[in-house]
Amino acid sequence: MSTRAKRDASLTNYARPSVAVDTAVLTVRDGRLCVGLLTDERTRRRRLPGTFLHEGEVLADAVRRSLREKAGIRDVEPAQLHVFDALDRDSRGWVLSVAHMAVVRADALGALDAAPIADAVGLDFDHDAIVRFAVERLRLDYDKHPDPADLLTEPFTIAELREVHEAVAGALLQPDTFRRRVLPQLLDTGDMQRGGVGKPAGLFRRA
Amino acid sequence: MSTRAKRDASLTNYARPSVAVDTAVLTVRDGRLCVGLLTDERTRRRRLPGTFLHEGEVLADAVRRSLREKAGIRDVEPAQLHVFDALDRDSRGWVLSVAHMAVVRADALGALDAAPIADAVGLDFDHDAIVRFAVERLRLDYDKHPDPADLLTEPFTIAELREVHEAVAGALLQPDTFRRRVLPQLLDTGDMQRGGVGKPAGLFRRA
DNA sequence: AGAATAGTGTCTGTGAGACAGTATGGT
DNA sequence: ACCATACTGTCTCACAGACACTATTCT
Repeated sequence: MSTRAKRDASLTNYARPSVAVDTAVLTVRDGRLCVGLLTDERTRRRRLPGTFLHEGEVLADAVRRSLREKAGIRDVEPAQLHVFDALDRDSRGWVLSVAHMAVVRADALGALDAAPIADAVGLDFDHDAIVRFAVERLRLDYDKHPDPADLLTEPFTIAELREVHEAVAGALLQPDTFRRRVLPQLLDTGDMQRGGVGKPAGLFRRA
Repeated sequence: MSTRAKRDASLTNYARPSVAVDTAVLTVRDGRLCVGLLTDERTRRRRLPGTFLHEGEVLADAVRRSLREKAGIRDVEPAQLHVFDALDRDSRGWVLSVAHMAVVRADALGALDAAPIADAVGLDFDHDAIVRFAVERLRLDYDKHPDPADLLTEPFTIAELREVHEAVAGALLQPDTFRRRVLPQLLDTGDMQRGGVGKPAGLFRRA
């Protein structure tokens, strides 16, 4: 028996939990931060999209597969949040869930129902906690960078950027303070937005 | 067949990776931030203490068990950092590693060898990355709170607290600025440290 | 001209950073 | 008296927050 085969055999002694991924898909719709939910036809209970990890698959790919198959969502960059490991979290057995977050534009939620963050409570499993983790992470991200999740199409105005930040933060922001804070982190295209009412706004890109 | 049994059976269809925990045990020794390492007798390679998750065990308990059995360390509060899931990260097979951090006082490292952070490179598996995650997390923690990991015995002076922060940050801090920053987060005991040279320092507790 | 929105001038408060001074113990 | 350490006064700088003002377009 080769050393490699011996080592492989030694691993079989260890218990193997099922490993799942569950993903809070966040977006901004109508000025509000929303999360994408699935509703079970039988139980009417709401939950986040998820799946079991397949053999030879990394977590981020399992997240992408679950979003593609269950909601038709493509081209996301999942971010890992936390492992939920309570022994009784899934009545089907011993299942670890690796919570993830993904951020998409409002028109890319696919088959998921958008629920404003405040309404996304009472979800199945420990999915309420996953949503809280995701929102906290997204707020930290947007505190540091202008648009880390690419929610805006370039070029954009500072007012458009501010509306995204207001949705993420769940609060109104001072236009002048916000402008001064993000301006050093943006590239000025020199172009102006045309066609609207009022003074035309400058158009910017991510730095 | 009961619904419960049906569901249990359905879980058996899914691949189950082995799940391990690996823990960066951090401490401050001689004014430097150190991590506790094990050295493999055969290969002389250094690594973090870890173990495989046992059936019916939660991750934090697996971390506690591994530290108790491999190093004699007790009474730690593990913090979860990240799941490492590269398919080729462990030559023995498909193993997910849930990286953790634990912080202990300098005299509580047990059988682990303390290596200053800067020297803890070239470790086995992806343990270099785990150390980086742990150091980053600890620095964020100490930026926000005076002594979140209980490294000091109460009561303590502000100079003692500053020395811990300097070790964690890996940089010298201005005594006056540091004092003013942490003072509102501490409880003044009213007592003074006696016996040393110079003006006696005030003694404080965590708020 | 007036409405609407973009952008700026400026004041205030807060807090980090730094330097120099004062305070209070030991030897 | 002197040293060592603790603590404070104070200046500067940067930046958030807020208010009022100016600027530029469309109708």
